[in-house]
Amino acid sequence: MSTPDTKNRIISAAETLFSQHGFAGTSLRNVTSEAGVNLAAIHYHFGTKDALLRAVFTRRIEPVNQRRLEMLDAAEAAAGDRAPELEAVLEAFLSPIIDLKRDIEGEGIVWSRFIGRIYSEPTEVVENLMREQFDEILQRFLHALERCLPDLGEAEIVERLQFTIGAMSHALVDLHQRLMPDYPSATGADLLQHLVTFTAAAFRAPSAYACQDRHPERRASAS
Amino acid sequence: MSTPDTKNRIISAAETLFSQHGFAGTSLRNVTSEAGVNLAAIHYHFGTKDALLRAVFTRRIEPVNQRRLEMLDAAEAAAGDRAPELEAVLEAFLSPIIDLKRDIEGEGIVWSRFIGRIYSEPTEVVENLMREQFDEILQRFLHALERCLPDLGEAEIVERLQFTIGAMSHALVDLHQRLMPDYPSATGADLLQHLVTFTAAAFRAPSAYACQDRHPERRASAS
DNA sequence: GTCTATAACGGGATAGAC
DNA sequence: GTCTATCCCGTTATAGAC
Repeated sequence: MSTPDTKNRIISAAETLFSQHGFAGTSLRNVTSEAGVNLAAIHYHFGTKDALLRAVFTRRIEPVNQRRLEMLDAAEAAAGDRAPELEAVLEAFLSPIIDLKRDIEGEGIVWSRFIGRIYSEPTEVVENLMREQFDEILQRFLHALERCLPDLGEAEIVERLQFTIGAMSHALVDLHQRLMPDYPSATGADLLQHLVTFTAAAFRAPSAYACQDRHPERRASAS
Repeated sequence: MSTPDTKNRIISAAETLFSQHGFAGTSLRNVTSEAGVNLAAIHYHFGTKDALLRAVFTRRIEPVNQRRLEMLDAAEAAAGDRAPELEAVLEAFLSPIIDLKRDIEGEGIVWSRFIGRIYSEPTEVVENLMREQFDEILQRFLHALERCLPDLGEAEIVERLQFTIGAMSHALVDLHQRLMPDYPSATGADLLQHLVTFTAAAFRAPSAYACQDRHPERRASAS
């Protein structure tokens, strides 16, 4: 404990750089510069680069997932015996991760870019991390969504949840902001509300599995 | 023209590797192995690694964007003076890029992973590529969507289009498949139809900008 | 726990023969 | 247009002093 927590300084620096340049695009030497520590310190505290990634990821995701489950519990409790409100379930899933952007002042933008990136880096390390951290979450939310949407099959709910995750992670990366600076992108509570509105309406769309043919008029010429 | 198109073999090999390991995670030497060519051949044909990325990206995206505009033209023509059908506009945007997965047999899966990755790698090169290739597309589709959805402001349409792009690119990366192998993910025409159903319903949600307070009942205790 | 020094290797880029 | 050989730098990881 001589310096004020070298380990956390390293994690924060890595978080910043991973979010900006990706995992493969960041060298440990970049991290040492950013953190103001020595190269060997990283190996002492983490051992390998992969382990550092794990530390960066879990430090943030664990409280997020805990909060997700709390909010889901609350939504289910509020509904009593009935199915929970769809908006409340989606908010339980989306809110904790979006809130980070505001809660951790300064580092929020960094983290959200990082998490967005993670979702599209199918490295083996990342894959294992995701499985470890999301299995329980996914099962719990899947079950809740099935109760909200009795007309949809499980497979379709899984698919729509994936679309939701995609919209969320893309919003977190916020490439949009850099491509179209003239349209400022919403953040925090606004972003959450917009995402919930968007995805709730989408989840409530009639099953696309049931009616395979969206264009019956095209068959008019036949038979 | 001695070997059957060294240049294209290099591009294809790079596409495969970029999609699997990302841009920073792929070395030119990896590309030479995969393509069965020499290291110097890459520098001869492309000059730099960045230029190779440009070549990989544009080879596929240019036909996609051309087809997008064709389909949008068709949708607008079919509607005459009226606003084009929302589903048709979304299909024009999503279909060409999803079709690649089927059209380029074998390489389709590779490409879709690549494009999904691109969307979350805010490298400077990638950013410039996106701007070059998407500016016209975005303007055209924005205009069409504004006609479809007169109750939504421009900023909100931009935001919802970003959510759509996120859902699409995440579906293309298909991390889902690797995390939850027990729920097979839809592809090709099925994926397209599901995405169109999902996003069309979402676009038609009432404006989230207008009604900031989604929980009026919470104010019941007051006043 | 933190440093310096270095091992052992792979990276992109280039020169020049053919 | 394609090769070999090489430059020079950055990479992760480790050994060992303090």
